[in-house]
Amino acid sequence: MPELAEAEFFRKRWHCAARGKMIRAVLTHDGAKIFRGTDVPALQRALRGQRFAWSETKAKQILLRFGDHAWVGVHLGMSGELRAEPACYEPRKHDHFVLKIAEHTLVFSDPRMFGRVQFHRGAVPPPWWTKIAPEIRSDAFTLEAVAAFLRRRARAPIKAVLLMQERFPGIGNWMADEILWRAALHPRRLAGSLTPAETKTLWRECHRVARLALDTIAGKGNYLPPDLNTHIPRSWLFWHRWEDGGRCPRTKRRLVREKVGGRTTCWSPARQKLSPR
DNA sequence: GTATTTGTTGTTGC
DNA sequence: TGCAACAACAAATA
Repeated sequence: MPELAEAEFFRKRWHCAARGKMIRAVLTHDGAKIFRGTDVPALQRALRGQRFAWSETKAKQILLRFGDHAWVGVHLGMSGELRAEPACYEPRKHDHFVLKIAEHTLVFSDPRMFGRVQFHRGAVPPPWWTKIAPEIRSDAFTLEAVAAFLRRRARAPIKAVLLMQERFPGIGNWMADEILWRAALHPRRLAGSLTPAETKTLWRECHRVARLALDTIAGKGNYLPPDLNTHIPRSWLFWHRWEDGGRCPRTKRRLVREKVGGRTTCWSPARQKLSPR
């Protein structure tokens, strides 16, 4: 499931349950695809006996620091999740990366294994972390940068462009649909066809949806909602995009679902027109 | 058996 | 070269 807000929600779970605690054991599934390119024995040696010092989320990715020099990157892929189970929890089939502390069992579970765990030793965060594009909620995510990117991707549908992590880090399928719906832009509009006013609206809704998604899904400040998605309002497209016969929360007209840019896309034809207005 | 999935990457072809 | 489209990855679910 994880887009930027879900990644932050899962990070907080581990963070709230285990920050400052000592890692007593590191359990891994040998050869699991999530460890592709990672030296798993080195990872285990580096974490055992260290404290879970600190963590942060950037886009869809999570960075954890153990002790002063051990960094672990987690990408949740399509089906990954982080949980804090009781100390006595026995890892199951899809629990590929498990950390034991005195009070809890920290679990990274991922049935489809599109997710990833990376490891790095050093005084500063690794290149694969620092090279992630500037966050949507940062000053670096400017209208000008978005406009320039749309010009470069002029012949691709705007839906496909919103999924490109190099410029829209953390946006995934449902957030892209939510943004386009709020901006009243048809997902098949070519990126190069947007007027300056439409581009500005798109940019603004990227900011708003990123902020709203983080606040409602991951909670504000140190608050962690008990369950994923429990606070998402019915007024979002989110709840209606998979319903058969679903209706647009604003126009009350039927929603449409079709593949755009290789992904199933939901929009409100009454609100999102193909021809510029 | 078929088709679907909130993601990313490598290949192909224009 | 740059960009766009698509298959592949894996496993569960309808």
